[in-house]
Amino acid sequence: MSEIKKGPWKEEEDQVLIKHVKKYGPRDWSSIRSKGLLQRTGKSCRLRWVNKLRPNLKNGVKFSAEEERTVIELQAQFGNKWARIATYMPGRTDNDVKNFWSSRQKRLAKILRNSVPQPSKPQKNISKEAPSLTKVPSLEEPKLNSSAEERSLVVSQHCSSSYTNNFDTINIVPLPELANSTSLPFDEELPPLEFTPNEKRICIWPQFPLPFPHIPVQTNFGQPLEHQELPMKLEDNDLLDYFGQLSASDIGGNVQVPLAPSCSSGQDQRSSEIAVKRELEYPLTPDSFNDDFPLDMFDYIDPLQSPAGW
DNA sequence: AATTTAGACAACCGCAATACT
DNA sequence: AAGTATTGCGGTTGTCTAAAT
Repeated sequence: MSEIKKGPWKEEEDQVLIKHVKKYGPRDWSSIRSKGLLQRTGKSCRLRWVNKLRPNLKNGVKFSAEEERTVIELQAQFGNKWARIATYMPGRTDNDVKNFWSSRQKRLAKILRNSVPQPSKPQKNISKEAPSLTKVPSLEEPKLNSSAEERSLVVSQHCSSSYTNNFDTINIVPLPELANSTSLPFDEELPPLEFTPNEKRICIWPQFPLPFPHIPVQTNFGQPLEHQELPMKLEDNDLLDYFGQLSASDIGGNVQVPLAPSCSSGQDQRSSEIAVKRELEYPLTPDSFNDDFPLDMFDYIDPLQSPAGW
């Protein structure tokens, strides 16, 4: 038996594969090798076809702002079901979506890392240290007043993603499970979100480990928000913009798409898909996540106390 | 100009589901 | 019904290239 070839595909191999698909359709992948046409596994052939050779693929085309918004919303809806998400995105494969999301997460992580003030340096300086997920920066508790900026800062330190639709007021849902964490372990599986359909609520959830300790959110009244909701006016567009979501000005007052449980099944799931599809038919203006973040976006965070002092 | 770094993309691997015998 | 093959999916790793140092 001849050796199985791996690695990048050559043009000649692509042509053989295309010819095979034209003749037999996109199936019988294993027969390509058994017939001696290619020294590739059936699996490899299928993958090549699905991801690169299939017609109508948007190869080499960057994700548009609209596509970005779609991925973000569908990911919030379905989780890492890339194949499913890809079905909503003509010309995109599950691999495309997966890679896009992965890059986005890395980018976010980097931005958030860089936003942590280094105690020994002026805050404008961006640390060049290798990121350490176990090292918790020395932070002091934020002093909050009623300004939207300060509230948004606290929120942004807790989250990498949010999902929202038509509303005037956001309810921040705190994460009690993480309340006592000083760092978030990489492998920790987070519990599923619970949504109440049609509820006007923004759900904020870390989708990758953040190099921040959990910071008890304080109201003006000095009460921790561990188990209460902080009503928040959506005048702070940036809050959502930073995380690739819709801003208040984009949302307007007429479109309402009910949120559905992220891990629902059966009819609930179908209705949530319908809801997403409906929204996609009447898209809201996206704020492209690719818009560069100002690197000093968190520079004016008040230093926070170290978790030991809490 | 050489080297390093980061981002984007391509491909592989393991596992699960499904189809086929 | 059981075993095997095929297909599909998601996570991970590898490769290439452009930008930064």
